[in-house]
Amino acid sequence: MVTDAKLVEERRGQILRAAVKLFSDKGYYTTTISQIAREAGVSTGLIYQYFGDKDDVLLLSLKLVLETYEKEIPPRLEGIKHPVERLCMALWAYCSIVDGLRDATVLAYRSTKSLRADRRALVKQEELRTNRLLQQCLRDCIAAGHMRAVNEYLLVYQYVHFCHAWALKHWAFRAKFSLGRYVDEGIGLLVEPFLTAKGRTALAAMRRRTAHFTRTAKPASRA
Amino acid sequence: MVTDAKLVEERRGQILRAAVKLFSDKGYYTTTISQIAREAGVSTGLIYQYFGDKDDVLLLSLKLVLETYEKEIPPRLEGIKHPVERLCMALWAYCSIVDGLRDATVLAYRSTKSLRADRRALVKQEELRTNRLLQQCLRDCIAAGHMRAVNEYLLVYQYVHFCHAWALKHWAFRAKFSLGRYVDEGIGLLVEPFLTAKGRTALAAMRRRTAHFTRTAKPASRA
Amino acid sequence: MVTDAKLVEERRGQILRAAVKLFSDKGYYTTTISQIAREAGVSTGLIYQYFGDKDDVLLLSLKLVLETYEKEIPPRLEGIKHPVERLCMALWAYCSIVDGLRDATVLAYRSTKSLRADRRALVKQEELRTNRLLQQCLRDCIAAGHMRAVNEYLLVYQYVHFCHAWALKHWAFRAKFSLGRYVDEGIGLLVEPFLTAKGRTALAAMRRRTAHFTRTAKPASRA
Amino acid sequence: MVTDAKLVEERRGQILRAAVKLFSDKGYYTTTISQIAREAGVSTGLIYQYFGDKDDVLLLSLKLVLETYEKEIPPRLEGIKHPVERLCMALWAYCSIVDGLRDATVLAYRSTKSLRADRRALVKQEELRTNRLLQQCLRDCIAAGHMRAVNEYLLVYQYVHFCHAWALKHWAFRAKFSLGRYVDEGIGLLVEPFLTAKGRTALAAMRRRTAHFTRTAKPASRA
DNA sequence: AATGAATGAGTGTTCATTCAT
DNA sequence: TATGAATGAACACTCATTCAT
Repeated sequence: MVTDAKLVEERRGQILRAAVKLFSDKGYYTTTISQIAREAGVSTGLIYQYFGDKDDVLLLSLKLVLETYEKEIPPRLEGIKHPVERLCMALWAYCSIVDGLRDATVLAYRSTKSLRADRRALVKQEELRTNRLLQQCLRDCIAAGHMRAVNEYLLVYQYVHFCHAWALKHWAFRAKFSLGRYVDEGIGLLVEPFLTAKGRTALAAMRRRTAHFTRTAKPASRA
Repeated sequence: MVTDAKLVEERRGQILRAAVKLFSDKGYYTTTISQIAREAGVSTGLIYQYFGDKDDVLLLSLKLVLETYEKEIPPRLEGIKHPVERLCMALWAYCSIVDGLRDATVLAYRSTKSLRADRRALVKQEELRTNRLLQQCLRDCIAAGHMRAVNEYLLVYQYVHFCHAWALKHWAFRAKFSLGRYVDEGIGLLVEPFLTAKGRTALAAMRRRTAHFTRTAKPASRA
Repeated sequence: MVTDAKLVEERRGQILRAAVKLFSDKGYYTTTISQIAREAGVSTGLIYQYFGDKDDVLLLSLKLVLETYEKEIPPRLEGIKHPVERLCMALWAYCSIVDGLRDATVLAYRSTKSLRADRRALVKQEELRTNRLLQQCLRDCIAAGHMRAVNEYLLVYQYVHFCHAWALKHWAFRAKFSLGRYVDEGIGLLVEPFLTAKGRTALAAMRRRTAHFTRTAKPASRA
Repeated sequence: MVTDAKLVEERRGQILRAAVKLFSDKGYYTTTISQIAREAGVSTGLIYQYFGDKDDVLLLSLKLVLETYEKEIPPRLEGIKHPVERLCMALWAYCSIVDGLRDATVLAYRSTKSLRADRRALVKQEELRTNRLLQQCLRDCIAAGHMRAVNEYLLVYQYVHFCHAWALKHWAFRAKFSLGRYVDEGIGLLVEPFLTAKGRTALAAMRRRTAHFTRTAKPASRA
């Protein structure tokens, strides 16, 4: 095994980028180690110096995707103070990150069960962490009186689902909505109905400013 | 291959039941034909007399699941007149069918992409048919003035997602909700906010009668 | 097993005709029992009531072809007296029978070795019997002083080879010769050089009469 | 798959030698890949790193045999000037190469049709190339006035057939002739009759020198 | 006598993993 | 550290053969 920590980091990244791409395109079982090696520009043998086995490559691929969600949302919220605005921006950010990682998102959905049971648990942990970002935004809205009390737990799952759906059902949605429209409509269904009068005012103000997300659209960098 | 139509029906059912079970448990690629044969109590060769190849077994497994949705919802709505009640009952029926086919539902999510492209299209067709059942219920509510105008298309997808989520996130939900509670809360988030005064009255009346779905619960027969 | 002798004869013929056709087209190993059954219009099970196994079907297929040679040549020589003419006519008859059974002839060449060793011997016996027909014609020519002494044994093999070649190398010959021309040229190479003056006169006379086989051409009935 | 050209050459040779042996002994369809692997002393997987599929192994086996003919005849003619002598020596060389590759020759006859159509064409090309070697010898005899005009095309086929027959009918010939005698008699039947007076003198001279091929006999190395 | 559904051993082929270099 | 040739277990699929009806 390799000891130089920096090299490990670099090689793993190199291999994982190739793996995520291929796993996303063709699925876990139809992607071979040698295809990953070729895509990454290394030999098959090398992969086994940085990963335990193929299953391990998948685990770290999934973690890479989930970590991207977790890391890229907070920067997009920086500087935004109003809870309603933060919630909406979080949804927008999540959806646009999903849009940039569409195939990888589908991968996360499809392939978690391909992992060995113990490793699957790790991935679920990661998933929950992203959910908590949205949960906090939702809580802040309620705490500040912008939203009435709702089943937070379940609504957060609807939010997450809504964001993932953009990737999962892209074949159906792409004909109907732009990403901006999609988020806007989602807010209309999953945020607006629960807002108090105060919250609605804030949402309207924000909408006036941001032109309904259509202009701020910026594709997330592909993993 | 085999000509006797009745026998074909029987054997296909026998093999598909085994396939759905195993595919659901362990996924498409990790299930072998000989495991399916053993589970179904037949020889490996026999499977190829009733299916073209392994991919074909998956296709028909998925169709079997999707057809179950499509066939079992309408009977549950029979005799129910009020549009709001019909919508709620459809959600409840869908969720409880999903509950009975929990693994199979996860299978449908994970394995569609394992199909060859042309067969995948067939499965998507089937999916859309079930969606239309819910869509009609939703439209009737709006048309009868029980619900305000909403983005039907997107809300239906939220409904579908909500029902599937019971299977997909069962590991997380089971600790928090009974199925009845889950549906109840879902109605609170995805139906109630859009109801008009008239619609809310109807929902309240129904809730009083059905004790929030907890008593009418009846497990769907496993496929 | 079936006892009625007449039925056995009929069914065997029916199945063998199908087998020869398919074996000739596609070879022994790529032809399946169920294809033979379909072609013959019977069930797969029935074949095993009239043949021991697939190998047995091949044995009798080959015998059928070889017997056709053996049976169809003599009638074509009936009434012909002159030894040189008989020899030429035998070559002509053999070639035209081969022409009618072109695929089957190739089968006999290719598939003898597919037989189990003991059965192969039977087929070789059959082959020798046909050779003897030609051998006798050759001997008569020599005995009557129409041909000088030659290595009979080897020349007969050349004759046989020459006739089979029409089937084996048909892809090359068809562009160059009609069947009649082919036989004519063969006689020029393999008969004429060994004729005595007396024999040459007879050959010339025959050629004048028969217009070099071009007019008497009559396709052999396909097995 | 494998990149090192020298290794490819070596491994292919190693596998093909095993394949030719087994295909010759038992035929294409009854030889399994794993038998070839065992005979070659490699694993089954390795074969697929050097050949596309089993059919491809057969193709290259046949090419190997046919190329042996094509390569080994010319060196045996080196230094021989007289056209009649060259022709006889070519027949002798061809027959003795066939003798060394007896099983492989039978293989070439039996198994060409087992190839896929497009590959079969390649093999036929190769066959024609060898024929051309003999054709040239024959032409030179005629051009130099050692042989009268004959149907070159057909006579060449008789020559080829004659040489192959030593392998194909070895079971019958071995009891009657040594290889040398066989060639001698063949020359008597297929060369001598067409020689002019001049040509006959040359043949007689050669025969006196070479003692009818019996002493120069040297077995070709088995592939 | 005839059927054809059922069997299961056997085959070609793939691919994760190892290891000598 | 990196390579890629080599391995061999595992799988999808076929088909000769059997046997209950």
